[in-house]
Amino acid sequence: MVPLKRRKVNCSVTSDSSGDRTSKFPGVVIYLLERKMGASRRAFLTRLGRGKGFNIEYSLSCSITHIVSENNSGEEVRTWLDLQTGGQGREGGEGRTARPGSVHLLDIVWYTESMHAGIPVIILDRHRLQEREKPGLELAVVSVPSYACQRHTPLLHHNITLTDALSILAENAELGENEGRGVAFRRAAALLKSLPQEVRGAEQLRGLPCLGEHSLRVIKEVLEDGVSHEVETTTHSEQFKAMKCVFQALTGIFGVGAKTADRWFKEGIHTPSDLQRSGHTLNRAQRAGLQYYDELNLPVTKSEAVAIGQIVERAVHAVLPGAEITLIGGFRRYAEQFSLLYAFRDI
DNA sequence: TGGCTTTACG
DNA sequence: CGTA
DNA sequence: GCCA
Repeated sequence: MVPLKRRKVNCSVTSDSSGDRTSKFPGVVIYLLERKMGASRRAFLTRLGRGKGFNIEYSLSCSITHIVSENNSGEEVRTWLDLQTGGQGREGGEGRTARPGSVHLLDIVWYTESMHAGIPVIILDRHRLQEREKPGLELAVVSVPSYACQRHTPLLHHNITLTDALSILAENAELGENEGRGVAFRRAAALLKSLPQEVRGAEQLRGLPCLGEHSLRVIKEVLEDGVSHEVETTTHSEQFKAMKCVFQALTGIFGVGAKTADRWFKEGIHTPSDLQRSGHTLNRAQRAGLQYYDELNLPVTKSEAVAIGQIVERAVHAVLPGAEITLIGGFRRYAEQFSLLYAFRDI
């Protein structure tokens, strides 16, 4: 059962392991975990600590009392530690090489605070690496696939209030010609749409991609107060309301996109009627778009789709008798709105 | 600090 | 620059 | 704004 060769942690070294340095704090032997910290930062922090009289070891031994790490979870450090001690840490009993139970797994915060104080500060909960992120009870910490293409983005999801808030900020950024910001808020909203459940606390979202300081702040506010101050301000801003309204009206004209709408808005053209009066030179698509503005903004119903399909079918049969025409497309996009796609297959 | 989904076509 |  |  027990492997013959097992990596061992050297337990023979004790007081001499720190060389000539004298420790001002004999009960505290620190090991700085290089993983994710980096060698140069570790060296820097070691020099800093030793300069202040701390005993800092460079190799793992059973004399270590404090393991300090940066950007690692408790689980990660525990796994790493088990690997170093040949799995003995999981066996329990008195044979534990590194005595995991007695070693403090600490965050770099404890170290920096101790450096600042000049002595090892009392270990508080916030200094410890949490080995179990709130087991079972309380709030489940959600996780998402790292690739966006692996995530679902359903129309109906579990965090409508949050995505509504973020979408307002996205819209505002886009209207202010800040496309990048808009993309960021849209991505944050899309991530929330992919979650399998309703989010109850912003803590559940720690570490998720696309959610930075700003988005998390907004989410937190909405969860706690029902609204976000920034979102409320934006929603009721006259500037925002006007821009949104004009943008909608102008891009609603077939042949008019964001660029043209922005240009016209600056020229004082705010409605299709303004456009009519202005005598602007329009391209072919825009002329049609203006002429049939109302009709083109009506959804295409299924009965219309079917009717048009029949017309197409008759025309096709005149050329290719026996051809099979199938109406396909985005039938599930929105109620009573249809995309028209006709697939032709060789016969 | 740059880049932000991608392609095809009018 | 517009549509999809 | 978020990320590499």
